[in-house]
Amino acid sequence: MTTIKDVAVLAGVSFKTVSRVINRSPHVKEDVRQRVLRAADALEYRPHHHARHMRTQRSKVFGFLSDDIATTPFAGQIIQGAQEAAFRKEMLLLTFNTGGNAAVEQAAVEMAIERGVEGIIFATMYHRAVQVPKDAFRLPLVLVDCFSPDRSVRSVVPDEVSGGYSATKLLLEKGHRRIAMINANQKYPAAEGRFRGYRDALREYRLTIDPELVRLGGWWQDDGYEQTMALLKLKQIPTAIFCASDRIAMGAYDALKEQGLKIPGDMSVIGFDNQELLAAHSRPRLTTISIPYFEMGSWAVERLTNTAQDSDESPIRPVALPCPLIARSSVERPANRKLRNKDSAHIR
Amino acid sequence: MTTIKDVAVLAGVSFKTVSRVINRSPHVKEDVRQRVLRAADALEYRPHHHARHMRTQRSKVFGFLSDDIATTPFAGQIIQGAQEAAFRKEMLLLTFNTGGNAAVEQAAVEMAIERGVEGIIFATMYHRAVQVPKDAFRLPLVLVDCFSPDRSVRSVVPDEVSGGYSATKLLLEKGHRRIAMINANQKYPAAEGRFRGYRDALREYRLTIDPELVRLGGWWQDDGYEQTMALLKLKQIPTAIFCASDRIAMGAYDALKEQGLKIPGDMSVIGFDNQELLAAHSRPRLTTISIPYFEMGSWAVERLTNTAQDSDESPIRPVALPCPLIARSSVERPANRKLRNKDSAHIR
DNA sequence: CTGTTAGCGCATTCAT
DNA sequence: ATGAATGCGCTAACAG
Repeated sequence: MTTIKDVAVLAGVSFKTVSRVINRSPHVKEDVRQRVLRAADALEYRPHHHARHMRTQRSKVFGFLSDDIATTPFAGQIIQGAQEAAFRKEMLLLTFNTGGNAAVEQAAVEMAIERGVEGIIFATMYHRAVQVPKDAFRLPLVLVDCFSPDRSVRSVVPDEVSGGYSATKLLLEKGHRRIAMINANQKYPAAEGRFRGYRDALREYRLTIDPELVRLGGWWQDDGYEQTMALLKLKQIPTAIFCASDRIAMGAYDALKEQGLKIPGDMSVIGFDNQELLAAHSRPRLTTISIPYFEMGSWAVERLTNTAQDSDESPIRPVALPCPLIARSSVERPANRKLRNKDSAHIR
Repeated sequence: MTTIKDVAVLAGVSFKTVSRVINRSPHVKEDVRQRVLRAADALEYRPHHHARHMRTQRSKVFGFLSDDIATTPFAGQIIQGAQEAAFRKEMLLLTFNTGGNAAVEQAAVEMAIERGVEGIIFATMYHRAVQVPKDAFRLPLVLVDCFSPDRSVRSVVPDEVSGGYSATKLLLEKGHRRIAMINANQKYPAAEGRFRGYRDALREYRLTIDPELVRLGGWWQDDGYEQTMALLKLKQIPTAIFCASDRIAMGAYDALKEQGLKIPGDMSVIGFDNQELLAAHSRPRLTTISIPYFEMGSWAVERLTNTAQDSDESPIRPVALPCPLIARSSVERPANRKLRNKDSAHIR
């Protein structure tokens, strides 16, 4: 291990001068500075960050706790967003995967604090309410893709409502009037918000919601398949389906194709999530709504590095980041206007 | 910030005694120990890890560099495996996402070293050769899902060959004899290894490879679709397809269904990767080969915490971890034996 | 069993 | 503009 003292000896100055050079103090003569720099280079000197931390009380590290990064493809984007934002500020991320286990979460927070992290980012893999380990409150804290029920913690979430609104609005603008929504159980903030967006858009067009057209179930392909099948048995089938997830949309694809319907010719489909693996590689490519995971990650870091913004407002409202529309090939104007009328063709 | 000195004052002992208690030294009287513990508890004392690190020279942190964790659903599993293994040893992971950029990689290694990491894990998101940033060699180093071309670094990779072998063998055991393989370009170690497994299994059954049945392309759904279509135009179509990725298999599904073929009734399909999102939720569920990402992650940490195993062997052979078969519903014995003969039904 | 002294690598006084 | 002393919180040696 080579220290500033070694560099000082080689450069023929006191070790304090080396310290000044390292910390870019302006009070060092240029030639001395060069000499020190060359010595440091020759010795492959690296500052010892922990020693520095002891003096400055700044560890330049954030703790990043997530409940489950393995089973979901989303997590990585949050981490990457946070990571890149941190890197720009010369900060690092200490990551913890808690598996949603409260005891592990508590232990993780303690380990993070022992390491002197300057703040904690707590991220979940789907939008939900969380119970934050109490020790975490001792530090600057930001929640990502989740919120505390009592609104006592700063948090950033996707704007589900405007996402649902954009999706439905697109369908409306294309000329669809009979639009189904396959949603998950409304106990999820995501499902609830996306539905409100759907409702708002329909209202704007002075359309009433047909309860037959709103299907509730789970988030997965199977749910999409089943609900689409049910939709196709209706007397008057819709011309477009807004699916609350890309997975649901994939199930809808299967059902539609199986019944010989063309997408988007016979039925337009729009998803939600913009899961690369599904949406960007399906036949046809799925038009969908993107969730700003990356942006939420970087927002969290920005917010943590900028405590100046902190105020005493209470309760703290979660910040909702926009969910942009990703236009691909599964939405088109309704082909046969007859289909929208009461003498529509029955399937099967 | 409360230190051991504060605790010492409250407990009425010297601060060194507190240090002993914290470090579980056996040379402390029980009642004193209790007193110290209670004082520490009352003060919510937390050891300052970096201060400790300065004395012990042990940071209890590993650096985890990965090229791209956002765009792939696999990464998380490696991190989680590494993370959990580290946690068990009271170690933490400092994660870096380099985007595959060499300059960033270099910077990340330097930052990790400055933080005194005790070792570096370098993971890639698909099996390939890598150029390791040279400073990384200064520390214990393990490569995950990649290897250095000159075999100078310890590494762990999936056993692609045995994976390809298991997949093909399953098909063979079910009675298939005309088995196609849709593979990616053989410049990828994964593609090359999986093909060798395919070849080995066929050889074992004294079957020769029909070049018509081996299709090369990319890893994606579109590739699977195209190649399957080509396969279906053959005079003698196969009864089963081994796809080098689940994504390819999904494309094959689309093509097969579009042509009115039932899976697995008319055609058995087996994938590779075991991507939850695809394989576990397709219709029918996809039988596939799992890649031991989680295991590779924990293996890396185990290896790093156990330098005793280090020897001077050179070159170092990458350790290949097994790829288990995940049986689901897309493989069956061939229904119509006639299909395997030369007067097979032509599609279209 | 317990306390004292020293020093890890660095930065912050305060000198010069 | 540069240097000497001091201490961040902790543990390793050595005393007692």
